[in-house]
Amino acid sequence: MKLSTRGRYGIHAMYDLAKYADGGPQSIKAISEREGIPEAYLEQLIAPLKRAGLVTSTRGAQGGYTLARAPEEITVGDVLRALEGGLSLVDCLDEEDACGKSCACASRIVWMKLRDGLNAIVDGITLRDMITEYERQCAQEDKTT
Amino acid sequence: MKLSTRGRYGIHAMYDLAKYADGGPQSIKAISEREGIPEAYLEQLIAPLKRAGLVTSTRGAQGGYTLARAPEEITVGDVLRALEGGLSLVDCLDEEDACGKSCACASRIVWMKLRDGLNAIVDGITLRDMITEYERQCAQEDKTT
DNA sequence: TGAATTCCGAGTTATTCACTCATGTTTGCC
DNA sequence: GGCAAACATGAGTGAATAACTCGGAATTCA
Repeated sequence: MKLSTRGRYGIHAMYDLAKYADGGPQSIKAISEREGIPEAYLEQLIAPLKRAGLVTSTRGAQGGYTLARAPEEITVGDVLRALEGGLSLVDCLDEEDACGKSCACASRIVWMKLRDGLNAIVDGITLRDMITEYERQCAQEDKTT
Repeated sequence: MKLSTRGRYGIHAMYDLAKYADGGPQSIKAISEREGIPEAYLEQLIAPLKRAGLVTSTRGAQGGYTLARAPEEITVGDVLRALEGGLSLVDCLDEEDACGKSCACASRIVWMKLRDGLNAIVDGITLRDMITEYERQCAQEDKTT
């Protein structure tokens, strides 16, 4: 019931890209150093994000990655679904007929409620929200210097 | 991001106990056969449920397990928390200071919202709800015989 | 041209999951 | 009393998955 590092690192990386959205393409190296993500591993995580159309890449020297849309138009759900592959907590919702009969299982109702509820939550948080809420809650620490 | 079999089997088992709540103690063997759970494994899963005070056991011949409370007073959340050990999707919420600074992480806000939202969902579903909703949605299948 | 960077696929290691097994203890029933 | 049906517990195991690593090719800028 834990999120894998894929999801966690993914959110961190996307948040990082959101913060540096105006600074031109950000290299894997820069992101991984700032966020403390193993460089070679981050490379693997960003591929699905690109496939999902959440980031765009520019190759070659001075290249890197940029958000494909504005931070307010990318949700935490977009990122997690790209990396974790669907937020259903149980396989029997994705596969057809994974456990015999479709309606013959009372638990199914529970899993569906969980899935829908989870999706609603993560789709309600954008990268922009993360930035603004973080500043609102923790800004005093930066100001006291 | 998947629920483990512990959680899934646990819900099945508890739902089973709720259905047979008036039939005296149910043995591991009976539950495992009805729900398709490996007998020796179920034994391991029911231990934490007992520790959490959700079921009571009677030893010896003709013994077994019974719900400790009425089905309407046991939530899916109770069961999942007992078996999955806390529904936070990320360790940094449980441990103190798992990632350095507590407030220095914008993702933390996300994880907290997820945890709280998830808990609200699972605590809103009781075993009784499972029974009644299942009957409401799937009863016609039984009636057409 | 050469350095910086993305891209791609395969390989590796450590951990966790999903069980099994062996053994002991308690209790009802004949 | 004694046997069989249950719970109780802790250790062990095989397979799967997670979390990386590595090597090398393709691309682009200066």
